[in-house]
Amino acid sequence: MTDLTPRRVATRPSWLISRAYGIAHRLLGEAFGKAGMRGYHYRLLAALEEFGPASQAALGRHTAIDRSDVVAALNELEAGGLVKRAADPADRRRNVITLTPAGRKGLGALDRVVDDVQEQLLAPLSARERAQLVRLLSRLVER
Amino acid sequence: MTDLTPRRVATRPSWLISRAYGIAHRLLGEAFGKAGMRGYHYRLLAALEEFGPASQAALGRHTAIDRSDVVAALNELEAGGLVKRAADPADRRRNVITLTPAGRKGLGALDRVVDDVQEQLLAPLSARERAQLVRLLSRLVER
DNA sequence: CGAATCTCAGACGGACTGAAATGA
DNA sequence: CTCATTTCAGTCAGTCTGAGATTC
Repeated sequence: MTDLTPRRVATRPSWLISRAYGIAHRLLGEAFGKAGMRGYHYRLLAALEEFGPASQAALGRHTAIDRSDVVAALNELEAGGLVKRAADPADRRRNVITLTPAGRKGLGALDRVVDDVQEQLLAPLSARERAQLVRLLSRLVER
Repeated sequence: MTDLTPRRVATRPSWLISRAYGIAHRLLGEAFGKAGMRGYHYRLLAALEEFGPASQAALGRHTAIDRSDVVAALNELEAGGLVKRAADPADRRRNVITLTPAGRKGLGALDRVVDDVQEQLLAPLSARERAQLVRLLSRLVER
C-alpha cells in the first residue's frame, strides 16, 4: 500500500498526517464500537465531567459537535442512563445535562479504552519520541 | 476552541493528530478548489506520472481510490483533456489511461499548490522540527 | 466454468442547514 | 422585535456496495 502510492504524494507531511489520522480513526472506532459507544459519547461525557452540568448548546461548543448531533448522542446516553436531562428552572429554554454515577463510571471505562488506543497508535515510538511528537503536533495545531 | 475542549481529550496524541488532519484537509480542499480540482485528481495524475499508463483498476490500487470513484474522477480529467482513455489491445477488458502533455503540465501546477499547503501547514515549525515531525510520523505510519 | 474489468445506480453514515416551537 | 435553545426533517459530499456487461 504505502510503497504503491506515488512518491510525490507519500512523502508529503500532509499525507503522513492523513495516514496517521486514518490509523487513529480506525483504532478508535473499533475500540469504541466494542464498548458500544462512539467518539461523540466520549467527548460529551468528558465535557460534562470537566465543566460540570451544562446546556446542550454549551456542550456543543465544548465538544465542537453540531447541535443536531448533540441531541441525538444525548438521546443515546440518556437511554443508557449515563446522563440525565432536566429543565433548567432559571431558563426554561434549556435542558441541563448532568452526569449520572453510571455516566462517571462509563467515562472511566472509556478513558481506559482510549488510553489503550494511544498505546497501540504510538507503539512504534519510544517514550522520548512520543513526547517529541506530541510537542511538535501541539505547536502545529495551536496557531 | 482548543482551550474549550476537555483536557482529557485535548491532550491525547490521537486528538492532536485529528486536529492536524483537520487543518491539512481544509487547506488542501481550499487550495485544490481554487484550482478547480480535488485530491482525487492530483493522486491519479501523480500515479500516472510515476508508474506510466495504467488500467483504471491499477490506478485504483495505486491511489487507494474506490473503483467507482476512479471512473468518475477520470471522466472529469478526460473532459479537461488531462488524460486520454484508450482500449487496451492486449486485454480488451481494460482501458489504458495515459497522461497528456496538458495533464503533465496540470500536475506540475498542482505540485506547486500542494507545496504551498505544506508550507502553510508547517509554518509554526522550524526546518529542523519539520524534518523531525516527518521522521516520527513516517515511523508511526509504516508499521 | 471462475475471475477481472469498467460502469452505473443506489446505499450508507457523518456532518451540516432550515425551520418550527418555546422562551429570555 | 431580536436572540438563544432544543428538536426534527432534510440535504450534501464522500465513500462504498451490488449488479450487469464484457472479456480473459
